Amino acid sequence: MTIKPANSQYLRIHDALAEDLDSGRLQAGERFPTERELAERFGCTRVTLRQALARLEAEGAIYRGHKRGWFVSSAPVAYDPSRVTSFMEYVTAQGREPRTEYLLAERRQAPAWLAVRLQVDVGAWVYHLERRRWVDGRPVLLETNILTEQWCPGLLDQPLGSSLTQLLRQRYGRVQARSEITFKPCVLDEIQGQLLELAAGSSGLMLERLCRDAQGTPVEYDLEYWRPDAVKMGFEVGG
Amino acid sequence: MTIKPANSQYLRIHDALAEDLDSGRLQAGERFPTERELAERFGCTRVTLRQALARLEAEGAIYRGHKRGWFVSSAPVAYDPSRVTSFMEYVTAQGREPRTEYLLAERRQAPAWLAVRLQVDVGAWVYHLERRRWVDGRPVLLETNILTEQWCPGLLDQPLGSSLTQLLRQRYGRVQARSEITFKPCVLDEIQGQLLELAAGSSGLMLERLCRDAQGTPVEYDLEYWRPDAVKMGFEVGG
DNA sequence: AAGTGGTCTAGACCACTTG
DNA sequence: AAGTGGTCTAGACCACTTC
Repeated sequence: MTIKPANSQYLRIHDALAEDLDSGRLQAGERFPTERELAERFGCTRVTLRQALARLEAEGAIYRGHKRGWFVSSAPVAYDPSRVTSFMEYVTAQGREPRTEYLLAERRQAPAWLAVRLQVDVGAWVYHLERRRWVDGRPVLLETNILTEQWCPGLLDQPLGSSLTQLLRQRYGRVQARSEITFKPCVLDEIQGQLLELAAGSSGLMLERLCRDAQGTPVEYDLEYWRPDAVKMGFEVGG
Repeated sequence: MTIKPANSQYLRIHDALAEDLDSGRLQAGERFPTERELAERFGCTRVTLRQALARLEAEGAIYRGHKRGWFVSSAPVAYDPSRVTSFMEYVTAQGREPRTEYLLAERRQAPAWLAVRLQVDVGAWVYHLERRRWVDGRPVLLETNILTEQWCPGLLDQPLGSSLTQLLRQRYGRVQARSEITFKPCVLDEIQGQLLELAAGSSGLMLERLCRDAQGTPVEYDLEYWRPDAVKMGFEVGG
């Protein structure tokens, strides 16, 4: 088993651009030159140039705005999915500016796939919330929260402007006891891409969470889609 | 904000192939027809065909063997990074067949970046282990374990054939108390690609772990590179 | 030896964003 | 209105795998 040198043109272009990023010649948030311009600079076709860009994108160094060009990624936000602190809290704590936007807040009946997870009957009432969350003026996260009505009756009559975590704690005295989390890389579809200002087909990070109360009864099911360049997932175990 | 229909040719090809996979017309582990064959079937060029394949790959549905073609992914192994059970144990528990291969087992001096993490002096002695791990005859994980000599003196004189977790527990009476874990999508380089039988530049999942003893002293630093299609990461919180 | 995937060229058209 | 990224064509050569 020998390792080949691997010296393709697109890798050399990739490395050259990566060095521009490392050296700070290209700043976070800054727009790249156009593809045609870069292709000319490196003396290659756009196809080859885009191979190099795709690799930088996969590494999280750059991202694309749909039909708007390529941009330099900024520092990721640290996120600990095991904590119950709210998005607003932990983003602020890192000196960044969070914003939350409600896309949807409805009372719905649970379809089969959800009923299985929440251990309720098909058709049971649940609250379905969809939010888009921002850091420093850029959308980074699509979050869906589905809560059983029994857990927080009349939720939609409450003011949803502030933190959901706080609302549950203060108005309902509700604190989650345990949760199961899984995650995996995913591909963002057209809608998700538009909401996160990414090209459809970009890769993302999907996180699924099932929360239980003190008795072990499932009370909330969450689904999160993150911009992969915007977050650094980490958590602590034991203690 | 309106959502476009997005009806490009490569997406239609992607969907057609995805249906072949879902329906079971293509079985796990099976090799795809050649790119030229598929391109002819769909009446497109190889460039377009490869766009569709790249998307299926990003979704984890298929993977490529370097210069050997495209293959159907098989069911992922569930992995809980917060548990201290060994690879051999949890893979076996899922009815799959694990195998571990040592790539390297050395006594080394800590370079600066590692000394910072392990809170030791630069040049302090550590044990550096590199292993490749398999499930059902396919390589799925590259694992690096770096342990301080103080934590397990004479480690390399022990039989490394069986589980490292067990060895530490039984021979040294060592159990890790806390650990900090971070992970992110990554791009596999040439060497990693070859070892995991993937094309260089494929995406992977990187996991970093810093383990501490009961006093909070760092004792082990791990780095894991997973085939993204081979693993389903998940863990439990609270309790 | 034949065929494969990996890489690359030199164009092209379109829908969309930007000025 | 001009320019951009997104998509696509129709070829090509090479190193490698497979037979």
